[in-house]
Amino acid sequence: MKVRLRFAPSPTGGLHLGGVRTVLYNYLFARQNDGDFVLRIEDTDQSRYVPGAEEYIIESLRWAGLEPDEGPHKPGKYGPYRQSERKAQGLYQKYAQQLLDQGNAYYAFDTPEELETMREKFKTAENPSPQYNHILRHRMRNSLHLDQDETKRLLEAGTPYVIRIRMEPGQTVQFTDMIRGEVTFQTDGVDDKVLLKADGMPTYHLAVVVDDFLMEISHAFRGEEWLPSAPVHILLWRYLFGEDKMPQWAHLPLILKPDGNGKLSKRDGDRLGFPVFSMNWTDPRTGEPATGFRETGFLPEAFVNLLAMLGWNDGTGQELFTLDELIEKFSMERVHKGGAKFDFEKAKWFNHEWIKKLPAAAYRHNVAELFAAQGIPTDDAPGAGATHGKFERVLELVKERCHLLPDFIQQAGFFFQAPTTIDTAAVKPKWNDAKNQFFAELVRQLQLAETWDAHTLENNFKEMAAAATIKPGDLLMPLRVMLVGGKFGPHVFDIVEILGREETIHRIKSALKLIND
RNA sequence: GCCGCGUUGGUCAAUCGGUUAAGACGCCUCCCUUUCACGGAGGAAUGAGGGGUUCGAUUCCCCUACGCGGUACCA
Repeated sequence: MKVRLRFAPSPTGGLHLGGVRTVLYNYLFARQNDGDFVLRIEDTDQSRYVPGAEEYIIESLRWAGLEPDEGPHKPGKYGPYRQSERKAQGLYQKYAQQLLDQGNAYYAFDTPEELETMREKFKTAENPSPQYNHILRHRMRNSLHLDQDETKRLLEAGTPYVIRIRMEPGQTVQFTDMIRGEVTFQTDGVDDKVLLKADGMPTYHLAVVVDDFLMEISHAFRGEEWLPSAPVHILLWRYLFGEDKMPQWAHLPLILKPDGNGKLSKRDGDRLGFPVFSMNWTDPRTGEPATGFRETGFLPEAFVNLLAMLGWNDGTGQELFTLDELIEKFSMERVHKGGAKFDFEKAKWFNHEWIKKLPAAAYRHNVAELFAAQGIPTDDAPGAGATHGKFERVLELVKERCHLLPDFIQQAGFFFQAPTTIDTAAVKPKWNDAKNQFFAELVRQLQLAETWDAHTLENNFKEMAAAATIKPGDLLMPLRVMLVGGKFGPHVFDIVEILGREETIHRIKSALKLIND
């Protein structure tokens, strides 16, 4: 049987990094086993529909390099890939009816208000959240309690109803989780979950089982928050298709907030100053913005790499992996059971490593866009074939000091635009007439220099310093500040070389004016 | 409350009964570097608690504690 996995998000907003990691593990397992990776949109809750969210998810996966083989944007033979469209074909209704016929499900006519009343009425200190289950269902308005004629009358009168699973008490439901091993539940503790809502839409519980069956899903990986409802899904498989056809389950550990405990949420990111979503996302209804890893300046290679390591490792201590290496080495057996706290510092370290590792050509267009947004001119025109242009050379020169893509603005911007302010405070205290004369002489020498490369430029500079009996060290920092505006940047003479004669002289002259002011 | 799942340094984590309990991030010290960074050397820092099983438990079992997840006509 072919290996087929699916990622089934609900299009309700930005894609959380935990979601991307679920995608990643799905993707890796599928690729590793020559299987298919399917994107299925779980839009069964019309009240939560958010325009643009589906496109956002698809774009996020594209950016991360985790492209599905099938999905709403890439129809295959198991379509449609949106549950709202599948519902329109009557797919779920049919199976709900089968459950009804078999006695595994029943009609329930309780209104939301009645349910609320029930919960209030039976709430005790012992049991703060009463369930609609084998104990209480006979006190509610459903086809198990009402007599046949009454049920028939209500149905014919068009009374709104839901279909609930009939949980048989006293049973043990067991399954093998790929990560956790044997997991056991007693049906007594599971309530009669709604399978088909009053609007005719299936709930997740029915939809996931029916769709996994119809789409021939062989392995179902999902977040740990789904573990408590696993018995419902297993029973549904048993009633509908047979447990032998059921996919293998794996419940992934959660990604936790860095401080304290609990699931990492967008709120935590806002509070602590780091992204939680894959890309920027603005809620179309509230207008509330959220930043993404992409826009924060993460490379997709780094994003995928750091996500992979949040809950898995290959046991060798290796931490840097390409997607291909991950496909080769990933194994569900080595996925952890416990959740991992997200550490943004470590995330930045991964990105730094990837910025260093990849040739600047891999991300120069992204950086060029950042520069353009700052109004800094570069020689990097999109589509320009200048692979060894100044821009790329500069990026190579400074990349080891950039953790995030926007760091290039500070580290490389001065190569293309003279600093607007100069840190004169860094040189003024030790400034004197001898230095003034030295730099005046330096300008003259630079004008005459026959060769313009970092090495000879540096040697000449040092000879001049010796002649002027000034320690080179006392001259290097002023030169640096004149050229870049502050105490940062790569080796000074690499800067001089790239800046060129005209620009170097120009910057020294104008800086001299400011310093002597 | 009930059900389920977890628990090795501040964080990510290796170990599949016997180790001086790896490695990485971060932090600190030093070297390199006449800035920063990279690179290199070193340092501080870990098995929640209690019972078993065993010649021997971080590792296997039980209990407790703690944490998390679920307990919706949301996924």
